[in-house]
Amino acid sequence: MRMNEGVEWAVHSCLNLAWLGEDRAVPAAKLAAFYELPAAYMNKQLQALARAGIVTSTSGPRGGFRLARPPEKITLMDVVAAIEGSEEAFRCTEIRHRGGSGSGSAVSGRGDTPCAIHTSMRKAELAWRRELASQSIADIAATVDEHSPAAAERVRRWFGDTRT
Amino acid sequence: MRMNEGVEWAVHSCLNLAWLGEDRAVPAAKLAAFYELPAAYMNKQLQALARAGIVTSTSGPRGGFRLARPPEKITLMDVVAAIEGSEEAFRCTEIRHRGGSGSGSAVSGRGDTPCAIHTSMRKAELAWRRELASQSIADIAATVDEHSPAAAERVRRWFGDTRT
DNA sequence: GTAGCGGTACTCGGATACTTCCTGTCCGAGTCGTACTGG
DNA sequence: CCAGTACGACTCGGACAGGAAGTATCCGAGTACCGCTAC
Repeated sequence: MRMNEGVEWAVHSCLNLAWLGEDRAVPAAKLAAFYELPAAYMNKQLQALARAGIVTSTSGPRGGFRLARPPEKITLMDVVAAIEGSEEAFRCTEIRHRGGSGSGSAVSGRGDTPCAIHTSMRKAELAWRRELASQSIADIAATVDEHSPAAAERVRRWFGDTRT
Repeated sequence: MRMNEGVEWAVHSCLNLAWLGEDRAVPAAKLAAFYELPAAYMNKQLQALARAGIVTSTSGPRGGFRLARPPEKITLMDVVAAIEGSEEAFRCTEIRHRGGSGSGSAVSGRGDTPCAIHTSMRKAELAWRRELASQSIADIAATVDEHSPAAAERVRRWFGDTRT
């Protein structure tokens, strides 16, 4: 069960966009260059964020991406859902209703009762989602500022530079 | 982020093994036939459970798999870890240390400070793991017995039958 | 000098290859039960 | 009748294909800026 690598890129980019403010747009190529990542693939991740309404995109010169709303309103759950999709990791295929097991193997006598395994898995996954939803981009930015106060300024300086 | 389908099979099989008791071994082919699943692939999942010490395997006639310990001692976390592996879903590749970002982009000034994103992701994942670890096979079996008391007996009857 | 216009460069967005992992299958090694043979 | 032995069948275990999803890339559509030209 591996999470897409793009999630890491997306969260980092959201942090950078948060530090740069919402008054300027940053091209995908620049966000990628900051970490020496493939620009086209970074663009793909940002497109997913745009589709999810987390960032807004503008074309043409001086275009790029910027946060669609304040960092306090963007949770990790939002970003993960944008890249990974909203479906559950555990997919209950209802095998209990197949085969010689008749209609009741591990969980139910009739089709009505929910699959106990599915319920347990969902419970765990909800705990995960709840934890992700409780942390915003602003929270992470605050943590970083606390541990290394120069980080935000360093980002602003690097992106302020016109080279590459 | 999709979980392996084998997890569902493994948990269902653990439930069945729990109902059948630990005094008899059940072949992979029979566990698979119960749900009309491919026997060889089911065998693969059971092998993983065996490597993790959740079930024990015996070869030859009358052989098969049985639970290695009481269902109360087997958690969902154990099963998921056996099939999926123990590594985290979110893989921090430390992109913050690459590229023009120098050595401190989103998280740290030096290599010492932990990646804040990684920390947040891990926190969520730990919540997930904790929830999985809190539920045992016995718990699920109890839930099923509550909702459809006939399930256990039906399983015992089907597996007791020599056909297929 | 100013307004209008065309060209150019830049950006996103989706369509297209390549790699990795999950899914599914196959065959060989080992083991137990059984039947046969000999005493 | 009983013990020993050889055979056969059954099961796990790991090695081997096929397919879906993630990863990476490229090219076209659209847009804003800039310079030029005409008034």
